[in-house]
Amino acid sequence: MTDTRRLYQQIADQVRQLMQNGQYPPGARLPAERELAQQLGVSRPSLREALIALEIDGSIEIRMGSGIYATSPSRPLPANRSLGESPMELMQARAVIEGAVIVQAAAAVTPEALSGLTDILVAMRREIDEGRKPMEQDRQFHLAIADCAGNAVLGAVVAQLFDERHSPMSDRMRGRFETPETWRAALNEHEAILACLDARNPLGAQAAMHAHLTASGRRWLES
Amino acid sequence: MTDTRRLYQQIADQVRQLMQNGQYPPGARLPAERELAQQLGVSRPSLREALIALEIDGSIEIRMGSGIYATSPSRPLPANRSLGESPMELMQARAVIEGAVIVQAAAAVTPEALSGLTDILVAMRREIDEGRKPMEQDRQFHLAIADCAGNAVLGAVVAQLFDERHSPMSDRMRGRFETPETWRAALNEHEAILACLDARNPLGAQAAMHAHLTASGRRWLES
DNA sequence: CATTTCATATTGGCCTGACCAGATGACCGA
DNA sequence: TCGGTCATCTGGTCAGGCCAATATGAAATG
Repeated sequence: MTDTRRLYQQIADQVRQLMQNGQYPPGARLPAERELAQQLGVSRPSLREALIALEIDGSIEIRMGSGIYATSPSRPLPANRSLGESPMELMQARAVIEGAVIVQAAAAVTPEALSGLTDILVAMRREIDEGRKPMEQDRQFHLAIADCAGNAVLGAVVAQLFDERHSPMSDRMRGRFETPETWRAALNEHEAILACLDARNPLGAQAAMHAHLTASGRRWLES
Repeated sequence: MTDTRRLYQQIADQVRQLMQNGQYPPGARLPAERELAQQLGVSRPSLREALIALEIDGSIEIRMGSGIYATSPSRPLPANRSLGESPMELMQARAVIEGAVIVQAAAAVTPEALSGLTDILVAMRREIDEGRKPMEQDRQFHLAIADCAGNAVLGAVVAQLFDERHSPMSDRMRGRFETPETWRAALNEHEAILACLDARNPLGAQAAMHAHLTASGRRWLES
């Protein structure tokens, strides 16, 4: 049956399949625009429209002068699920909720959990050093702390708020791209949080989480 | 400062602002591509890239041969979203989150808000006296407190957790129906919360909310 | 031999102009 | 008054061009 979808949607699916079947694993560079358009038998403007769709859904990263890079397969976006319109209120809500959650976590954290958090930060540092964006480790860190609280519902709420902050749509439409410097700052803040958890200091951990989310909000909203 | 974002992102924001400031309300047809491109001083391919982004995020609907139509900014929440399976964890999560939220609310509550909360409890008592279940007033009470915190995202999370606790499925699967006695107990607990808010006592309000949610969890889970 | 600098090639970004296909509205004839 | 036809408007896709950023390699210098 004829595919009645927009051409850019068809091209985007074709490119997604190239990445998902291993031809271009995460981190790999795709062929240049002109070559890819030729391979797929479409025009360059049509390919560019597809690449925009893929950029928005987080499947690729485009670097001018360098190329198009496959990224980790993104989680399917909840269909326009939104907890609110205000990014500032989102960050404030995260501060209130994750600040309360970390107090629970600090009371219940185990040596195994601390070790796991350390591993996440080691992996985060490695990603930054290699010039990549440690988006997954950032998420893991916040969720691992919520897991320490021993409550799956709290974990789900924290994940939901994190994903709201970090949806591909939210990041790219705001045009704010994290840099290695901002990731290093985030890593430092994560290490301060871990130090307080390690010291069994719930109020210190809460203050460090508040400081981290305040700074994160500033990095997100200010250009 | 120069806008370093992609041109399509800038154009998409401009179009979004046209729709949000009432110039093109939901359902209205936007100018044709060629005219819009001319108005915004960009090329048609660049405008089309922006329109793709807007189409993906649901802000517009494109009909070939007919035009570009503004849509409602957000679609309804997906039904039956669940944060987790454990009712005990749900109640604990509510205690953590609503306990943190009420501290914010206590710091910001106004005489008008206190009066509104009183009205809700008056209506709640009337419903109980007439043998009905004050489900709506219960919900209003929790959400009104969250509203006092002045953060729509917190309000959305509190609403979500409340609805999770009180979903028809949740009530029926547990076979637990509230009685006038349990509703009177809930009303007394609500009044204790309001008294602490009235006295500008954040920690007292938090403790009263914890007590209320603990008791509510017991009423819900124990047969 | 290592480092730095510069030129060139490759890359994405944005544009102009053209043609194709679907939808809509006006007009004409029955 | 209604149905059909045609012109015009709309979006869809394409070819080709030029600009700017980045990467790479060669040559020069220390």
